[in-house]
Amino acid sequence: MIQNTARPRGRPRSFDERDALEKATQVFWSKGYDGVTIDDLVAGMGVGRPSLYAVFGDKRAIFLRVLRAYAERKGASAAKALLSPQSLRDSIADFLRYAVESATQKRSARGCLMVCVAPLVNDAEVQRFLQSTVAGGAALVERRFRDGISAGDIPPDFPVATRAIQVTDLARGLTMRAQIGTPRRTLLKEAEEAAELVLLPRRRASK
Amino acid sequence: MIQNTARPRGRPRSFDERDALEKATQVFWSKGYDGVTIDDLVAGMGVGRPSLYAVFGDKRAIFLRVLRAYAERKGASAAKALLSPQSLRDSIADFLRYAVESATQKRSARGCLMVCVAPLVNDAEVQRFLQSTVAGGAALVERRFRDGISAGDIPPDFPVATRAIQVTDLARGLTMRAQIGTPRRTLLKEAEEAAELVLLPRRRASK
DNA sequence: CTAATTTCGAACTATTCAGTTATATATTGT
DNA sequence: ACAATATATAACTGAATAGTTCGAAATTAG
Repeated sequence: MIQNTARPRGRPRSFDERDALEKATQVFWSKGYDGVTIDDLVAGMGVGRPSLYAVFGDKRAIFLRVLRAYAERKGASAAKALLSPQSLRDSIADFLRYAVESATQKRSARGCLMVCVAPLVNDAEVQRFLQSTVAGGAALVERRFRDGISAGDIPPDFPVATRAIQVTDLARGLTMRAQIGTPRRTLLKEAEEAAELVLLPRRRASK
Repeated sequence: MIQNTARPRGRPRSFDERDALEKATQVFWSKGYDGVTIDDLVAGMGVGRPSLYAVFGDKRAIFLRVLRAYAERKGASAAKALLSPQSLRDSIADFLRYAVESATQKRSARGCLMVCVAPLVNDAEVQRFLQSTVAGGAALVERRFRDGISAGDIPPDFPVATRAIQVTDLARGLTMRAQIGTPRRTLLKEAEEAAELVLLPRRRASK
């Protein structure tokens, strides 16, 4: 019962669709969007040109699929870091540390597809997708802050929405500096300092 | 005495070098680096192809000149916002507001050359330049914080270096969201909230 | 084994682009 | 006016690129 869908009729494909998309991610990551040619994708994905067009479409379509798959993976990891059972402070610090770690792991592909590559793509659909992803990230952090209020880790008047946006902005700042070569160790330290910053209680209304 | 340098010999140029570079800035800003062709620059700068190569060099050379001029202008504006005589809080808020305003002024060229375009350029010299610019920005903010300590606006143990980096990271986060279309009004509000955040006093060592 | 179906590999086409060259034009110096 | 110099205009060249076409290869259905 391992193949409930009968094998299709003609010659079988010589590539795996998911695997090819994964490889395409690396290609876009290391060369940017405009810098990638179809030949780069053909070489990097291990898919012949005609098959590539037939199965995936043109460069823009491939990039959109890559971006969606990437966002899903990254979002899941971020959610895991954020929502696993631990102190609020560790959650936020993990979230920021994860951003740094994933942005510094490969020398040939620093940064983040969604932070460093996609914003430059001049395409309405890509832009819409980014907006919703950015909003989704902030919403996730905000939820964690609210749980923190329930647990008594932060005061009930903690500005959850504002601080959530600030967390994601700080993450983007760290990611961008990862891209231009700031070393991981430095950024990890700063990630912890950022977590400390956003957990500071609001200033008491004085004067 | 308006031309102490005698007019050069041959046919006079039909373009102004500074002006052409300014136009080139717009071209790179709106199309990214890889997205720009020499023809784009010829059209946008109002300089014929051979003159363009003779006077400015190739695309990379033009971009480097554009980037340096842009960084100088922007750095001067940022320094002005930051170091003009006003309260520390207004200084930091102005710095962040300026980042937002300059990143949202043109529909066709949102974001910032140094935040949104240059990091993607795969070039060692560009990267070095960015690193020094990033460091310079943080140093400027740090200096302002130190002045704030002298003036008694913030406590002497205020972590000036850490907070300075955080200010610039937040500015980059705001700029990036400007690029993907977050409205100016929203970002200006968040700039003020960010200024408030980074001025919060350090948590008293408890526990 | 044969026909039908799907993919693969390689070559092809039209376009775009970077950088150069050739010729015409505008200006200074004498 | 004429030589010398520097820029402008337009056309050229070779390379890279996107997308397509066509025959060969691999597989299933009967």
